[in-house]
Amino acid sequence: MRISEAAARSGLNVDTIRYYEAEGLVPNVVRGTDGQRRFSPDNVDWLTLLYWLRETGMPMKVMQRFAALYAQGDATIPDRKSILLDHSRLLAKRRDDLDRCDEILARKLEIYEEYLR
Amino acid sequence: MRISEAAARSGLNVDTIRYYEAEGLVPNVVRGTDGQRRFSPDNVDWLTLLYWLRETGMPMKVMQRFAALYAQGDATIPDRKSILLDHSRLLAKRRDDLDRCDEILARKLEIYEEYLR
DNA sequence: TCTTGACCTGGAGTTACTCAAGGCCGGTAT
DNA sequence: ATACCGGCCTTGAGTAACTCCAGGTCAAGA
Repeated sequence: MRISEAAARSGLNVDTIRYYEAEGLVPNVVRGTDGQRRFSPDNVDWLTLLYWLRETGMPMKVMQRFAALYAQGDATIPDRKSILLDHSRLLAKRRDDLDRCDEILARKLEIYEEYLR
Repeated sequence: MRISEAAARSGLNVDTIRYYEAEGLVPNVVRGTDGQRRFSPDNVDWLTLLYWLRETGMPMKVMQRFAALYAQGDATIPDRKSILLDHSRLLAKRRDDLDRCDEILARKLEIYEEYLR
């Protein structure tokens, strides 16, 4: 499929996809005879993963490392696994942050209510 | 108190505090006779709020608006309230994102386990 | 044939910091 | 008294991760 469809499916925008590819975050993107990128379903799965990793705060350098490991084949699965596990721990920390922030917002809003009464 | 202590208490780093002040995000920061910033406990509370808003993804423009409203007095409390309520909804969305990402990671990790077996 | 739409590259612009250079000032050690 | 030191100051450059734009190519439809 073309880049616009890959963008629509993955959640990333077209510029970001091109940027990610240039930075080595997207392996195995082929070109048609017209020089345009063609995305396989696997490409789209990969982009979708990148979308969610980004959305939850993984830095590009880590994604870069992850993509490089992927390119080296199955022998790197333990390393990739530990990257994802690390990220999973980060998600837990983010959830705590959201809870903390919720508390603070609740306190502020309560104070506002008092003023408004 | 001095800027380094305000940084330690709020979670923001000193450069960020100076930057935020220059951008109008921090009202009522006074200077001592030596020209250095002096932070009151209220200043620190404000910075702490900014820290958590930033940490949970509020864009600077919104914080700017929030600070400007604050500077205009109690009449703007309803507006400020709605900014915080909007942000609270964003927190809920972020929590959903974290859950989605967790699922995706779990699936990937499961696949890795199969390879490793 | 002419135009339209989706794609391409290269480069500039944006956001939100973060770091570094160079300088001032108040307090301590000699 | 003076030399030094840490912490502060401003200004400006650098960075991350996009995002947008200009100018150009190409295939397909009217």
